[in-house]
Amino acid sequence: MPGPDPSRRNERSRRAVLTAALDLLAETGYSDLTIEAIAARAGVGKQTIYRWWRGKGAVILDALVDAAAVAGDVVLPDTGDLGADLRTVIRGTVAEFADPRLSATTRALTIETLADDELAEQVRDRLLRPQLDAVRLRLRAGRRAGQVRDDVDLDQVIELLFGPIYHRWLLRTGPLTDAYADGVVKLTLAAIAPVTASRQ
Amino acid sequence: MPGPDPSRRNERSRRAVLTAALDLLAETGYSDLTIEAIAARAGVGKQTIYRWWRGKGAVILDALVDAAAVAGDVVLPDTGDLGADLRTVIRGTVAEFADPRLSATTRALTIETLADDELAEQVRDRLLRPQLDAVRLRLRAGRRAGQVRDDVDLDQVIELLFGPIYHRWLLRTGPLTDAYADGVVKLTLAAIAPVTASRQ
Amino acid sequence: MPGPDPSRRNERSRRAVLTAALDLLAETGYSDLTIEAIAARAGVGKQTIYRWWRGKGAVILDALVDAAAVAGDVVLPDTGDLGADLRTVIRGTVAEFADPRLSATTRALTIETLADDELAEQVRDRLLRPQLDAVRLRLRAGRRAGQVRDDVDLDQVIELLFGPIYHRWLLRTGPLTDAYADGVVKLTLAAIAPVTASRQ
Amino acid sequence: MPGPDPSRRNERSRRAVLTAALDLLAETGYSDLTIEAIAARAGVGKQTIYRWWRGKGAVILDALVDAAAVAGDVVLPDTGDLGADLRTVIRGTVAEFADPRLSATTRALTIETLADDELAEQVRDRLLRPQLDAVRLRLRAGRRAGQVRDDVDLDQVIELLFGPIYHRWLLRTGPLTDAYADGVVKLTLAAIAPVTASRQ
DNA sequence: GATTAATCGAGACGGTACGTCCCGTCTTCCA
DNA sequence: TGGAAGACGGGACGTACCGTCTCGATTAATC
Repeated sequence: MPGPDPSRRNERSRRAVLTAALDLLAETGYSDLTIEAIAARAGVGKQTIYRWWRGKGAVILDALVDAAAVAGDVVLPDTGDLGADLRTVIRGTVAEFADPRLSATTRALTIETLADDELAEQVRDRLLRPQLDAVRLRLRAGRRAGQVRDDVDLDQVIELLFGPIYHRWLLRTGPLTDAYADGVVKLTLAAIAPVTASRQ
Repeated sequence: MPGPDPSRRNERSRRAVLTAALDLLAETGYSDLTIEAIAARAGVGKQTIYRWWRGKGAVILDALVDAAAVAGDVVLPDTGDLGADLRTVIRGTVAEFADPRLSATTRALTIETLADDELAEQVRDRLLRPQLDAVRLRLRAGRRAGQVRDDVDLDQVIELLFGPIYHRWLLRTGPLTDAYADGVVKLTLAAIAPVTASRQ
Repeated sequence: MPGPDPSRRNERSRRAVLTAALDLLAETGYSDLTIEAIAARAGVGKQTIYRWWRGKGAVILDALVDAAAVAGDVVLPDTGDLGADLRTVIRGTVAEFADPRLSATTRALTIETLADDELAEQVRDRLLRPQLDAVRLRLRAGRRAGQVRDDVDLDQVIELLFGPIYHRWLLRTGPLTDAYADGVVKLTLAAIAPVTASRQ
Repeated sequence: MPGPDPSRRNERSRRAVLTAALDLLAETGYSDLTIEAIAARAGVGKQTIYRWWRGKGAVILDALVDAAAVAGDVVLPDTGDLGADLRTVIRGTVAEFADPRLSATTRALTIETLADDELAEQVRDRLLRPQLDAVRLRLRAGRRAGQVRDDVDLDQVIELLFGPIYHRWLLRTGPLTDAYADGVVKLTLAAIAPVTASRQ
């Protein structure tokens, strides 16, 4: 038998674990977060966690995905003004990284991600993909509207938008503010604007 | 008394610890890198490590800074062609992140960094600053040569260059190749080029 | 929760620890007897020791009590000759203290005992009580036979028999030989004999 | 050169160490008494202690001998009544063992003594000998006065007096009171009295 | 009084064991 | 059989002291 039978899984335990994980993460920070503590808080045996998750990271990921699912789908506005729409989403992302509370969980997952390729993949696909996809969609619409050059790779543009934020967040090289978000968008727009409209 | 007297520090022990840390990191990876192992390999008491460093991260940082110091100062070429010069340095950075070997140490430090503000500060200032400064210097020269618009913040440009690499490295969203490096540089140049020369 | 559940205790581990403790004590002496060494020798985690014993002394005590239990109950001979019977048991005790091997464990326990009231209590009650009780029983029989004065406290007599041995053992004031044992018994008999039979 | 030059020894440091040792012993008990703590309290380098003493036990011994020397020589009264005189000294000894304060130091030294033959020798000869000798002297006088049988070994009598106290002190088998002291003396006297005077 | 050598306070050093924490597995007993 | 509970072997943690060694800065005896 390759693994446990998911159909017999106790939903109550699953929820208790995810809730406990999120609570502890907020309370004590990632480094003080142990499987043992999660199990104790959740009133669950350790084995129950090891049976259904690969480790700490997998639990947190599930907890976050679960929370995100509750929050609903990511949809980018399309006001016709690409710059304005991007500013909206980038400001949101920057705010998220700036918020110590939200940032703590990101930080936590990022740590696990660094040492676990499979987890990295899941974080990317299950947690971040929706937002990245939404941005790509908006960029595509912008391209159709002639606001983006034909020769740029949209995925690269996405990295141009989000990369600097990660960089600044990791290295603490400066404040994560709305003004900063706007600057990033402005530069990105400059990078992708058609020649005849290079100043926005 | 705030702490030990640095003037009485044993240089031989310091070197042994840094060397052992680097060796173990290369040999066995980050997860097998324990203070205990470093002490044993270095032939040093654990207390000697705890006396002079705040933890594993601080040891690795010192080891890397030390190694970098031996390697010498970072100087960017200035061939007059800003794009070519940036491609050189960005290709190097991308290669570093792509190399599992070199990347392991970065990975290790980043993990520590995520949970330790003081360490993050030191990594930024002692390890990365030289390269970032060198790039900023080259950009300034480019600006004087009319290759960079006056209204762009050079620090933001730096993040535009390095941020995407971090992003792709963390999320494994694509390969880290020379072609990718060139793409990043190309987009960045487009973002900062004066209006009348917005195509490279 | 006050402590661990004894019903779930692993008997194999318990035995391994006690055996290892006894072996190490015999092999390397008390100073080389560390919890760490016992754990290693027993193939047991340190926590398993700390879970069930309060420290080194408690482990040794248990080991000795266990060994004594295997050896069986202490019964003093009753040949009718009180002096002869006491000489037998006191010679045995003296020999035990004289033997560096057996004495090492006594020494070890005594050290622990000196700094730990609870342990002292247990050593007295679980390890020594049987012998002391056996002697008291024999003395009581002697009293019924008119060989012991009615006004003497038998517990004090016991101390009169064993006390000098402890004294000599602690202060190394003289050899611990059969002749010495006989001398102690002789004096003690003189102290407790009825008036009309004060010479042995 | 076999050792340090005693003529150059710093008397101030010697006194500081002995005082600190005694103070710490009273404050924290023997097991918490470390060379490091003594050195710190005395304002003395550790090496200064290791230079002049063999270890913790030697320091304490010196401290106690030093204190005893201040107290002056031990002289037993000779009122002509051997029993009364012995009761005086044994009551004093019992009181000393009963006093947690004084007993702590005895306890401490006894521990060291158990693992260190050389120290045991010194404790016996420098610290206890005076009292034992005084008792032996009084017993000899008693013998001349016809209160002690000729065939008893006076050293054995001494052990008969002090042994039970050690025994009771080590094993906590009963209270250490004046009444107990008197009982010990009474039994001892019975053991050594000439036949015609076996009841005191 | 100057010289010189040992002692001094201080504390860094290589070690060892401590007792705690948590890992991931295993065992027991309950529902 | 899944789950709660938690004992288990293992191993790193960071701390406390051990006894030795290395530093200037006093001393104290000798010149």
